[in-house]
Amino acid sequence: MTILGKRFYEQDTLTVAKKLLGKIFCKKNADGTILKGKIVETEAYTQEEPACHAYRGKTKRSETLFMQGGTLYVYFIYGMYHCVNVVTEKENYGSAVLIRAIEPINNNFEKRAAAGPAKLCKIFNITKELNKIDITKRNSIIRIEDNTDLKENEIIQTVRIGISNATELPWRFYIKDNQSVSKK
DNA sequence: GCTCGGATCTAC
DNA sequence: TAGATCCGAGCA
Repeated sequence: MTILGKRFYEQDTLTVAKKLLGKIFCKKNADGTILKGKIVETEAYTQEEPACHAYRGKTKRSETLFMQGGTLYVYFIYGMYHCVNVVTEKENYGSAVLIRAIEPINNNFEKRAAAGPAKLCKIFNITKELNKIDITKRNSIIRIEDNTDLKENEIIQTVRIGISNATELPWRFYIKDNQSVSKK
């Protein structure tokens, strides 16, 4: 199984967001077991629009977004939740893809238990300690395995959720008729 | 320094 | 539809 590398993440953010659908998200736990799931929903964020944490330039929080493609960006929100992103494009360009929902493989976790950005962080036990790790390395705690691209007619493209700026941009992607997306 | 709102989720 | 809960970013 091929692990997605720098070349993949360095592509245009919208391309990465779309192509991540159907790919296999993998997390190595402390006990050596590996938890996997299929990515079924994503959102793109770039420094050129105000919903992105990189919009106002580099800060202590947003600096991760300016790192090289294939870096993990984890942030804490609403006083109790975490969200995971994968940094895209070239170093010093602030952009990433938010992973919004993951589907279980072989019923390895409850259906819809990872149907939402904070829920999947809970299931995969992702916290700020994993912020800035390089996920293109074979021994990385988090990796994403390649999988065949979906057909255009299997993908729904629409507006992003839960933001108050740039709400008109259709930068959310999810797999059509999927039972594990956060919202239709 | 201090305040405000947030890429959410669950339950009332 | 509101409340939990806290930290970063901008200064309301």
